[in-house]
Amino acid sequence: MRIPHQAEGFIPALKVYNTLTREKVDFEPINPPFVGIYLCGPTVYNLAHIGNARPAVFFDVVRRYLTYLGLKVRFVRNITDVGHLTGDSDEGEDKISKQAKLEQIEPMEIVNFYTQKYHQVIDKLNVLRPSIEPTATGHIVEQIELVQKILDIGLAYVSDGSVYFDVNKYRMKENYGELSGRILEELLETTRELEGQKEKKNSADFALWKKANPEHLMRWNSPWGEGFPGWHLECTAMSTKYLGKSFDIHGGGLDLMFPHHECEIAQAKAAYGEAPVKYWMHNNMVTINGTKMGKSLGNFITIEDLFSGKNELLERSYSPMTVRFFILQAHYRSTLDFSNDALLAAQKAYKRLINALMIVKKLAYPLHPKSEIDEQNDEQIQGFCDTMLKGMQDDFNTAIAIGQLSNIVKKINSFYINPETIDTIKQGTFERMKSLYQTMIEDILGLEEEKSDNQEAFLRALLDLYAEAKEKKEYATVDKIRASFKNNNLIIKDLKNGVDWAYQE
RNA sequence: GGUUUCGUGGCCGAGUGGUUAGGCAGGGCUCUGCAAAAGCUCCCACAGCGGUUCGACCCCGCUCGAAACCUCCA
Repeated sequence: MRIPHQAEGFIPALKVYNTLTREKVDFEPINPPFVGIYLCGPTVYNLAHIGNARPAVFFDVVRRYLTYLGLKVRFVRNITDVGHLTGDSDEGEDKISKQAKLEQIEPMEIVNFYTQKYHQVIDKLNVLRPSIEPTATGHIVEQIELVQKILDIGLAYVSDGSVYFDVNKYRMKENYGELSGRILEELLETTRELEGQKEKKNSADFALWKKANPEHLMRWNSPWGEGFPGWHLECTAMSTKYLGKSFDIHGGGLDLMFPHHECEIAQAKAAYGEAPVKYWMHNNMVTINGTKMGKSLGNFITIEDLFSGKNELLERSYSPMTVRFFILQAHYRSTLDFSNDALLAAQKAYKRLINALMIVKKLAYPLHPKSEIDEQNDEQIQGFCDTMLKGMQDDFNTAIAIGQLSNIVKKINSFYINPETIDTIKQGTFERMKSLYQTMIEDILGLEEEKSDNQEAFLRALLDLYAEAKEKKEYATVDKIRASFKNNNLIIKDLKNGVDWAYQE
């Protein structure tokens, strides 16, 4: 994919790192101009944490960038509201059911509650809503059909009301482990004793459909009795339904590579005989003091915590755009280490970028340029723009892009201070810089101005001046302030015990 | 134990076989009633040891160190 309308500079084709082949390759959509992206979404039984924010934000940028390139993107991000097993001691219990019992409410209530919570914080991060946001519970029929299909083909077997994928049989034709690089023999040696192991032919087999225990809250009828879908099934069923048997990009966290995505490939190849995904993209983990953040490790910070500052690991609160900027400042395949210092630095850098954004919108090239062109400066600015786009073309390197934006900020500020020097660069260069700066920040990186919400404080300060002027009988000032309030449809009220403001009725 | 990744300046974080990443912090200068902002500028690097090369932070090997995955997890 090439950049549209970029006459200046040579910008190479878009490259993406494909986890499947472990190399950067040219991105060529299967059916241009259409692109299908499937991203593993949240399991809605808990509040979203920083680790959930990273894929949401990064793949949002992927989507925005591909759209910028002129592609028509269908972006699917699922909501997992059933199915995934809980940790070791829970003996195959459904996460959401477990949480429901804990909170003594309907599972669906949990699901709705946390889905809304998820939307709230993700919206604040300015992540565009997916084109389609399917839920696992809404696709039980499709999942049962998929299980049946794999059974019919003979790559699964029924055992005591559950259905398992026959990894050994699949392996005779396909390469189980092609994505994660796992070797089955090694897996067998290291696989731990888990519940349900006895029912399996082979410890590496995984459940497509799981029989529900009597106390299990979420359950559906199926040809194999009451139960619930296996842990990896929903993504295969829903991605196939909405993006087809073979689609362009499947994204998710690195930790989902095995077993989740490996199993998705196996399920899809078993059922349809073709590879489901052309480009697998995995974002790296967020760490805290060099250690992975995990639900089970108890060191996780929710996104809400970040916004409110209410977490003992946080020295203060950080705005949504600060968090978004922080995430994009690192390349998605690097681990991102969290710290207060890093967040604070990100906040300052973000504000600097936004200040320049407000400035650049007001800058204009003179109608009658009279200065001599400063070729060196002109070339430098073109170079920043080129490098920025090259960075994005090179596996979505947002870190490079942001670095170049910072370089452009200096130029913008210089032109702001000395507007008469704007015509020392060519008009084309100026317009390119201006439009690319805005497009990159707002449309591609999805960063937006965060208006301060303390207008009350501003009004108070003005009212103080008003009262002071009145005291001194400086009525010219008094009238001026009153007029400016009035211009904004506000009125000043002189009260016996002070001044106040109100909306003009 | 197996698989994989990584080790960059006070902190965060890109990148490359020979040329400035960038941000934050710190020093200096300009501007300035004070302060801030902004501009200019300086400082601080590529874990260690070998090898390949005219030349390596970047390639290869070893050592040390860290992390992730192998089990639900973004």
